[in-house]
Amino acid sequence: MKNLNPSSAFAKTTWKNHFSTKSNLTTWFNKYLDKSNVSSWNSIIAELARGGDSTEALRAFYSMRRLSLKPNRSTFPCAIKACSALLDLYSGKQTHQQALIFGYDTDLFVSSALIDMYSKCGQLRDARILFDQIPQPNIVSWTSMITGYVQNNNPGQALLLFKELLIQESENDGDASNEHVFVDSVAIVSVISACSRVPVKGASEGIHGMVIKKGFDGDVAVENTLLDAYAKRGDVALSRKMFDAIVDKDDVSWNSMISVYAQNGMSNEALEVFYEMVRDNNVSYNIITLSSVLLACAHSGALQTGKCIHDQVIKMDLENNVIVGTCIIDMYCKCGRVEMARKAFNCMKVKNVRSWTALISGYGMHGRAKEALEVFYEMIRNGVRPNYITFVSVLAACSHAGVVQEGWDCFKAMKEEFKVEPGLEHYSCMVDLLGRAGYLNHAYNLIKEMKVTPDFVIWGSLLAACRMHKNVELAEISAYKLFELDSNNCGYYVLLSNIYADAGRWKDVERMRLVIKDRGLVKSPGFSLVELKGRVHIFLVGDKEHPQHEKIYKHLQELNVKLQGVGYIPKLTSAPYDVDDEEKGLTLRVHSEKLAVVFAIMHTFPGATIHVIKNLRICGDCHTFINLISKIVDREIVVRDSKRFHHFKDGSCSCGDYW
DNA sequence: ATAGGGTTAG
Repeated sequence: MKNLNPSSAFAKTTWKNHFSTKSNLTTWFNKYLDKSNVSSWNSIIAELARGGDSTEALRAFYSMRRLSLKPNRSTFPCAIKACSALLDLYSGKQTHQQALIFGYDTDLFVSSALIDMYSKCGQLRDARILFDQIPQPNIVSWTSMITGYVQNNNPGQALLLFKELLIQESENDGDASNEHVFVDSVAIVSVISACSRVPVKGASEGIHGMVIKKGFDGDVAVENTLLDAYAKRGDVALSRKMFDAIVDKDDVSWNSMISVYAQNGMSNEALEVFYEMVRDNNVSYNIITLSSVLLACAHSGALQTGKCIHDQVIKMDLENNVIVGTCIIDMYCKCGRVEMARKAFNCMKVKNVRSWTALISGYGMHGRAKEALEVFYEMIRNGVRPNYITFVSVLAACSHAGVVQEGWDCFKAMKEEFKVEPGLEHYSCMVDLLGRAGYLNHAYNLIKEMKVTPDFVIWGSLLAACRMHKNVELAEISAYKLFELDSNNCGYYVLLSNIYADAGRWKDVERMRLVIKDRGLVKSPGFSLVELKGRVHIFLVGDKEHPQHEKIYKHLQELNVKLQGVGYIPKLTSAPYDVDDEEKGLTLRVHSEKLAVVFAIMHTFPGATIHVIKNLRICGDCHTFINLISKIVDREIVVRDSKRFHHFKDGSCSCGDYW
């Protein structure tokens, strides 16, 4: 990736991202147009609905009705569309009623709009009843219904309906008269989207074949959907290939590619495409782009870039959008700045359950259970109903801080008061909370009570807790479950081996070592990230690839000497047994977080806070090392590991050594 | 003057 200064990348293009301020058409109308003219009202309603101001469109429709003007066949589709956009089922039903009264409910335009409205509002059955009542549905009717199934998580049914459509089409005999339906590019887009959501191998390839056969492969929306479909199947490389092949890329193409990278954790690639998009003179980025970029920043801990995006959101006057606002909260939390997140949260005019949840989750990952719970209670007092994910965040907060009683109370309240059925994530939080606090049998009993089959996360939490509390018996039970569930994961064998070692059972240690060796299992390599001047640097365990690695090791050595002066003893490994032992040889494989921290010390001003992201959990030795470093170099060091944040300051860590 | 599709958050 090019070494771009994100703020300068923006400076050039700010001007072209002006969002047209919504002129208040109703005011304009009140002044200049003839209120008794239905056509004038129709234009107004259509213009507002198309411009995305559905509230105003609906208001205009109601004003028109108050004047006792008769709406016609052009009025209803727009009014219904506005209800659909607002997910306003109540107004939708009322408008449907009016359409019935005026005899327009069988109109193809009106019925398509109604099918769309009912399915967007989650009333798929009503949508289907309407569809079945249409004597001769056209391609728009079919597509509305197919899309309804896709958007209500029933892609299988969508594909079945598409098959019916194809049969219908094949009976046309090539006669292109009005009564005949032909699959068009809009229908194809909907069907590709269905294919990408259905768990059938080769579904996307199948539809891609049809796209080419029917000649839709030059349509940019079709291409964009295929790009997304391949990414959903997990083939990001193919997705990129599709992207590169689009000649007439539009903003959605760019947004899709950025989103694909962001959602697959490829943050640098996401930013690279974004900067390229910024430089492209034919497209402009929008709120969707910025949301995806913020996600990439959150993922890689790119705080400086994230702040630039936040500035950009403000400049573009988009900070009142609830989605981008939630992205900003999440970005600050995941970049270690939970206070900034709180500030952004407080400024939000519109908050929804996901905004609240983002903040709760943020406090939780920083080990601040008290604040997480306070926000949770405040949310309930505000009448916002917590959902499945909210409770995952609340329970995770409790587990990170070891807050057993409140955690248990919330778990109970979730089931009994809020009627949220506990899922795998909730159980893994509870097992972790109870297990680490020493209530191993309670944790085990909870697992046995589960209605869903416990997964590797749950058994893994129990196994880790068993190590902490030296319970070999329960450790063996958990480990053997894990070997069944995920037999190639080296970590479980290492953990069990360490538990045996703690108990002095050396024969068992040797047995585990042999299993690892015989199966050729390897640990997933650790890596850490540090952002410097808008660029994210990656460090691998024992890194010799980074251009500055020699300087970094030299500086690390100097720091080690200083630390040894205050009593630090570098450990070869923090565990009694480590698979790396055999490959250790002459040089120690330095963990990536040490390299990242040293690199950051070398390249930032004295006193500046250091942020590091690590893909695995931080080990005991690195924890001690960074703790002491924070005192010696007088720096605040923030480390996000795979589980949570550690804020090191003046020789102590926010986790209280409980992690 | 009217209907259906592709990209965004916890």
